[in-house]
Amino acid sequence: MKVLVVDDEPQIRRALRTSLEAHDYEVVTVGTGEEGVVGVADLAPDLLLLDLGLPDVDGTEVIRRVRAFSEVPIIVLSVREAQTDKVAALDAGADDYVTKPFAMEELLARARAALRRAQPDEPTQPILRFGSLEIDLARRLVTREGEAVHLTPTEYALLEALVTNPGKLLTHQWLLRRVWGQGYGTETTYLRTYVRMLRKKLGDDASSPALIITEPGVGYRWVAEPAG
Amino acid sequence: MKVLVVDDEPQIRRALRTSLEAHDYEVVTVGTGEEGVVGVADLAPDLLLLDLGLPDVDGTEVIRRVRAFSEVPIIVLSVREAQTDKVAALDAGADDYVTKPFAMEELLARARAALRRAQPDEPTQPILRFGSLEIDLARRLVTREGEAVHLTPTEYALLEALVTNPGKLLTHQWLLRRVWGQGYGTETTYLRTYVRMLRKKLGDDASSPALIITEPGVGYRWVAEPAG
DNA sequence: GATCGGCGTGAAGAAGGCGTGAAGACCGCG
DNA sequence: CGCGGTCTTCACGCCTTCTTCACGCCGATC
Repeated sequence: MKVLVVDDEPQIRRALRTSLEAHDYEVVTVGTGEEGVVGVADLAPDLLLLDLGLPDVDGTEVIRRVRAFSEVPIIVLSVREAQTDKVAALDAGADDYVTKPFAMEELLARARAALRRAQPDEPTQPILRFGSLEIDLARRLVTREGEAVHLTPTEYALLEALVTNPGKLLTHQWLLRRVWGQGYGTETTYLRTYVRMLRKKLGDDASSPALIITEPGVGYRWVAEPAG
Repeated sequence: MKVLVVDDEPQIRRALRTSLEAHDYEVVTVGTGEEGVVGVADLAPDLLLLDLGLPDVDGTEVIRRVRAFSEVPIIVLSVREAQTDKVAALDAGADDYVTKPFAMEELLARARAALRRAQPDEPTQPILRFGSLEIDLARRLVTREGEAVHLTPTEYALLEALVTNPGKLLTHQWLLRRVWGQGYGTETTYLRTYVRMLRKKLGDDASSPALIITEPGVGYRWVAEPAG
């Protein structure tokens, strides 16, 4: 999650950066409204934290200009407690308004709330289609010609490893480590067994594979692209 | 625009009703959390104003229960200024948090902001049907062939977790954390016991399940779609 | 054309997870 | 203090899943 912080006070910028990065947000900070508007356009952040008291442009004007082209959640940070400022900022298009000094915990919670709301139109992992085969990574569901295909944990882990690297040649060792764990790397009989089960359940033929391609002596490869 | 106000203090209800109706909102007021949850299901309001200090149910619990079936914007009104309360409410699914006493102008602006970004998506059905089984998420009521099915709190929590994620494979750890709390994750015997009770009470068969599907070694899955 | 290594196939034993039944612990309530 | 409901825990068959082995086939190599 990328956050753009717009504030002219360096110590506030630093404090926000520290706290946000500690919670695994990617943080970019700028000091002027002009940079803020351009930053939203260039960086396409997931969240905008905006100080109202900027030296160059009025805060509500920044909100208006951002809203002209972006739906990014905006949380306003301001020392001004006056109702008119809050109303103006919110009506200009801000999503939330927090007065300084603020508790970092609360700001983070409000940021989570704002990001959560913005989620729905975020494209969740699409359903992959290969002919009549459908693989829903989010639901962990595989169907073939409409019928659910039951896969064991190991089978699914192997399928996931293959499907998430389409077209790429995956070596025996790489696959073994990914599916079975770091301690493995030479047990190619495991691979043969489970590749076989996968091909059987997915309706693939080893002699003329349409899904899992054997690369003799090296590894396996999933077909290039989701087709049909 | 329809607004549901949940507050146990009559004078607050009256004040909110007056101000909101002056701004052309349609207002319904109730005094308890239970009525609030049911009201969201029955009235499908565009906005929920919720007091945290209700006599019957804890405020965050009301939020959680509403969020089980509705995406309606929720603005919390509360006398509690503690950060933990704010964080808990926001993380439970609230959209905004306003401390009493509040300025009506600000609340109206926050309401406008909440309504503006609300997704105009289809109202989620509060009553789910699976054959002769009916699950009313708002009233926490489960009926089977017209007969009420009594579920213990834990049983209902597990059912809710499953039903609100149809078709998705929910891992043992995910379910344990959701139903029993953060400290859990390995107690699969709990799951086995309660899944068994649920299947028994809902009339499902473990060997050929129509509702709760076992994914050996991974977790459980509720059937894909409400049918019948 | 013979040898050899790697792969696909089939199958079987071992290990672990699941469903089941039940019993004890805990808790709120009268 | 007793009681009913609920939660937690245990032991026991059964079945899925994992692991392992043997064999035949094919292409590569010499």
